[in-house]
Amino acid sequence: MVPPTSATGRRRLPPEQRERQVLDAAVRVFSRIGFHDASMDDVAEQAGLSKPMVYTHGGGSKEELLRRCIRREADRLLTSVSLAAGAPADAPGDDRTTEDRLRRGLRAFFATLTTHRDGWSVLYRQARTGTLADEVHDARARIVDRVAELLSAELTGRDPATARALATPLAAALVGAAEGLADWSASGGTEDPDALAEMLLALVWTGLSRLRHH
Amino acid sequence: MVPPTSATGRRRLPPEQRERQVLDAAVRVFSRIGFHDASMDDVAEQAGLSKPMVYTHGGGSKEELLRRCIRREADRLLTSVSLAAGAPADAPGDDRTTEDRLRRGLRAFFATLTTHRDGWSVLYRQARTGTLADEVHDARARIVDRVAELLSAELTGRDPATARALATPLAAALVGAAEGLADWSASGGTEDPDALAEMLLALVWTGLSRLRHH
Amino acid sequence: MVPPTSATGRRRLPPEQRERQVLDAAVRVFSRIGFHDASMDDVAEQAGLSKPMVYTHGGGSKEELLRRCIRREADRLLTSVSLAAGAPADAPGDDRTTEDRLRRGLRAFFATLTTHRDGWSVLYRQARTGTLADEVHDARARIVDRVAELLSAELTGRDPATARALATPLAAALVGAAEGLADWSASGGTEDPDALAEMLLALVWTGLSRLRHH
Amino acid sequence: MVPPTSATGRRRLPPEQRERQVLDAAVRVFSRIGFHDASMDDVAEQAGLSKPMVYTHGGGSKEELLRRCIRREADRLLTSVSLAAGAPADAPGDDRTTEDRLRRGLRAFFATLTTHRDGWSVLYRQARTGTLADEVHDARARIVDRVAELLSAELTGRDPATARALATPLAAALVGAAEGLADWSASGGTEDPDALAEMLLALVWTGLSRLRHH
DNA sequence: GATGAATGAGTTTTCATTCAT
DNA sequence: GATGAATGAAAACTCATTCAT
Repeated sequence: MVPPTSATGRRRLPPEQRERQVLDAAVRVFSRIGFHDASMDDVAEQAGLSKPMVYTHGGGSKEELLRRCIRREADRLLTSVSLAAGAPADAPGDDRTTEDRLRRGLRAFFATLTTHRDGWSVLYRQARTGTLADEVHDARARIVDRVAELLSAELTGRDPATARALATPLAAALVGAAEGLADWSASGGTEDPDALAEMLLALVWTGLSRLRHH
Repeated sequence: MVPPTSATGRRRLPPEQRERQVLDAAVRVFSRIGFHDASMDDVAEQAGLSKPMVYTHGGGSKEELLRRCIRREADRLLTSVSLAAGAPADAPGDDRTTEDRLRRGLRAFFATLTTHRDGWSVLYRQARTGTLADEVHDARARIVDRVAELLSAELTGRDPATARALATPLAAALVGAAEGLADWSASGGTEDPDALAEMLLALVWTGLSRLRHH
Repeated sequence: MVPPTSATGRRRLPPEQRERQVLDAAVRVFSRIGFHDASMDDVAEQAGLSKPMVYTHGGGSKEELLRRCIRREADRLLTSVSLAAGAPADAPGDDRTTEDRLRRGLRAFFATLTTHRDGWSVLYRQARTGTLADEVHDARARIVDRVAELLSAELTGRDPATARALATPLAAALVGAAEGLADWSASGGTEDPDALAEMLLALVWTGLSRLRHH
Repeated sequence: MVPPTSATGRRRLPPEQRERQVLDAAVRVFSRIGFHDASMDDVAEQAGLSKPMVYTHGGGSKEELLRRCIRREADRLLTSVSLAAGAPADAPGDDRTTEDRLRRGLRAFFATLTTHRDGWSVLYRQARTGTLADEVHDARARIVDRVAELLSAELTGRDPATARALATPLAAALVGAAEGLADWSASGGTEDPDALAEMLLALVWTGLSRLRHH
């Protein structure tokens, strides 16, 4: 019943699978060799496909291929964090504390980084100059924004406008700190997402709480 | 005494000045156009030199040139932070608190970023994958180490080994947070180094203090 | 009796119609985009067929497809001119003068060019170097030969061998002149075939007549 | 005294010679293989140079290279014909008849074609579709214009405006006829420029003269 | 018979790097 | 020591052509 080609994994796949195949290979190659140093041949070889397939299913150009990689990985990370932290607006029955939300969000963050190290590398370690800088910048900004939203909830002692204005740099610092920890984790530190999350919380939570009351 | 070329400002400079001239141009060009998109012609033109001169005084290859740029800028940053924070070992007469040292260090960090934006860009925004990943990684590690040293002094409630083991990820997080803030600063946030330093201290200082006593 | 595909207008046409469909599309596309710049996809799209169909009914290769285009268009032109000029051998009851034959031939020539501009373009404006040069050369030679035959009849004052030897370059010149006029016509000159024919006759007829008697 | 490399003909030539070297090779290759079928490697090999040299001295792209070829060859042909036919305006002491001017012009035309067959091929046999169509068209238009100018002088029986309006298509036809003859010449006919010129004059001169008086 | 999907082979173009002067 | 001129090597991208369905 299964077509005989399923064995080789080559011919006649539905487009979505092909695109995924191509993006997976691209993320991996770009992460390992670096976007500029990697050639489309490298990507094709990693995907087990011919170069034209990479072009057909990868957006038509190397740059567009990277763009799609960045978007996919950023979406993955953002979705993971958002789901774990809970709905942005405090739903009626949702009585979790901000600390708890933050904890869960950070755990998801570190868990995703650990699971998809290549994707993270594409997001954070590629050249942030040139045409693609904006793409990376936007992807990171979306994450920072989501975190800022979370932090705003904690800064209730202040008026909303001030809270938000303060939340953004704090979120930027927090995300940066998470990245720094992730780097340390990748260089030999623990890979346990929970431990990493606790470490970061221990560092910043008191400070955040204090900022509530000015 | 003055070399005869002072008239044109060009010919027959001592090698060190030549190297500086080349590195300055390279940092600028790499920062603006990006390492991979920039050509050696671009560097030569920016330096006002011929290409062979760039090769002679820039290390002999494009990659080595970038390596030297990274090292110089990392040194600049590390030196600046170190000087501001004070001697690593508590000198007898030095009774400044750790908080004060950290504050001064952070101010120097943000001040240097602001003053030498191109250098910072070369350090943090260039490809951190590929052949040069190690170089960047090492440069950042040196900074993280220096900060860890600083933090160790605060974790006096613990035995030295534990203190140091704890200090490294905290330092990684702290440096990451500083980078995140710097990004935010570059994207429209305040550029005042003191304000940035205070913001970061407010976020982490209480947490750090608490970690002292377990 | 009507093939069942008349409903869609597509499927299951007799091979000849398919070939015509393919050649029509090819002539159009090659003429507009140029043989080399046009892709087989372009031809297939213009024909409303899939690419394999173009290969099946178009001769199996792009080059052969062009060859067939050239042949068909050359035949069309030659047939049109021949029919208008009359039977090559002076048929008994045919007492039209050579001038009249030439006039009718030229009118047919210009009329065909105007009506089938794409075909003419394929014949005269495509690369006349490379592998296909011979094909174009042959196609033109056939036309020149037919004209030479016509002119021979006028050079009756000379012995047949001389007449024919003289007729060929004259025919070549005449055909070239017609092409030159056609170019002018296409670039803004009149498109009236009769006017173009008269213009050309006015230019060359006296000369041709004179050549009759040495 | 002569630099030792003059023996190989390779290194350190002045730019003009290099450009000529490149154009010569390009004209030859484009003429023989055809513009589209020829690769830049072919041109480089023919020139005995590396490909980058072809790009440096050939305008930076294949298309620009062809453009320059076309321009050079068109200039060569136009200059040759113009010089032979004499100054366009009848200079006071210039009492040559129009027929004489035309004869000399045609001789020069055929002589140049014969001498620079490759250049002629590039001018007349390359694809006249695509981006380069205009370039070829313009080159030919300049020649047709020059001939029209010549013919205008003969149509003195008519008012100047009419004369010029009539002269252009006649010139187009005449140039076309010359090209047709040249084709015939290249396919086995005589290569004697004088003979070719006389043949063409015999064909058209009476007609031209008659057009003078309506 | 008809086609969507797949690829091998090639082309233009760009640089990092090095001589000959 | 300094440079203009030269090149080897590679990389993105395209397309005629053919299977597997």
